[in-house]
Amino acid sequence: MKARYNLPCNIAQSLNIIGDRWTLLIIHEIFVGRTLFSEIKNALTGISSNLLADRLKYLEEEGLIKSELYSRHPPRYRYTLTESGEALEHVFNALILWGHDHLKKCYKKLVDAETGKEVEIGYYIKETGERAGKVVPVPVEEGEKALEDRVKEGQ
Amino acid sequence: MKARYNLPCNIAQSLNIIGDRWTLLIIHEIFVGRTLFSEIKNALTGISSNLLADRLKYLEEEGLIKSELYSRHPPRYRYTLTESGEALEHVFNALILWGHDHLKKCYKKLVDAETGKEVEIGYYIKETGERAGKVVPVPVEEGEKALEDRVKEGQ
DNA sequence: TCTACTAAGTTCAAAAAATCAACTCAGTAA
DNA sequence: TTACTGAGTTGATTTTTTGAACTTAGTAGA
Repeated sequence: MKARYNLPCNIAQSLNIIGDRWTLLIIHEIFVGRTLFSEIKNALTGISSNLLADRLKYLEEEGLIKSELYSRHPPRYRYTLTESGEALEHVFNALILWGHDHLKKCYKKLVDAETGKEVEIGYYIKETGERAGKVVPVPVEEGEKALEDRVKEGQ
Repeated sequence: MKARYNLPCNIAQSLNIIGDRWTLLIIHEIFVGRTLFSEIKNALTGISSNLLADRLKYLEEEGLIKSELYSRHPPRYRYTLTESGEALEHVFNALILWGHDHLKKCYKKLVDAETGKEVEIGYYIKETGERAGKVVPVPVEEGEKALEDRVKEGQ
């Protein structure tokens, strides 16, 4: 929980938040609708209470989940995802697909909700919605990200 | 390297292979063309030699990378990805995109290689190539995976 | 030839993180 | 009153990771 990658790379920085043991699985359990401490704990065979408590605290600090007090006095929380946590759906799906294609032991495949037909990942141009060909990561220039964020907020 | 998730979930099983500290970053360095031990080590500031050596060994056992001896006597290897390792590209891209949208510190965006326009992740139907709407994970029935694998091999 | 230096590790001690078991605290059920 | 549950906390033990030193074969330079 303290050792972080100090590398100028989105992947490393993302893993600093979601790369600790159990973390992504915890988020995934909340994603599929388990919101109580005990629900999450029971779903994740082998996790210990203290670790789950630590991770939930950290994820809330980082803004991936939020907790809603539904009983004070024994303080009880319901955990749900923020937009930032929900956005990990593509990461889950990428892992599910990779697992389906490359693991011996695999349990799920990914299908279109309407037709039930198997899908794979593709990339689409944000502006036009057209299908992209090859995609590549390129550096974000200094300040460009801040600008984009302002535009998104409609400022 | 020994503690594994024992859960019936593609994500957990995938993380059993690529979820250890440094592992995904190592694969990513090989993915972007660093093939020598020292190249990988230098790119990943903070990793120790023994850990890198352990991870490379494990990833080769698991079939995500292969090593080619280019000098015996001081035995020297060049590491490259197998098809299984290459297939992690979508996972890398999902993380890059999530990082771009949700981290304060972010270094890369993902663009179409031809037009340079920003892209996002979508899903398309394997059979027809059409864009899918909502996608959901569904269980793979007992034996179905084995069948699919046989079909893929053209048997 | 001798010395310095490099690549690709290995070995081992120390530090950090995760697991495990027991405990707390408030409330509920019998 | 006793037992039990949910949501944790505390502390000891075990496992992983880090960090530093060492090895081994080879290369470059003087």
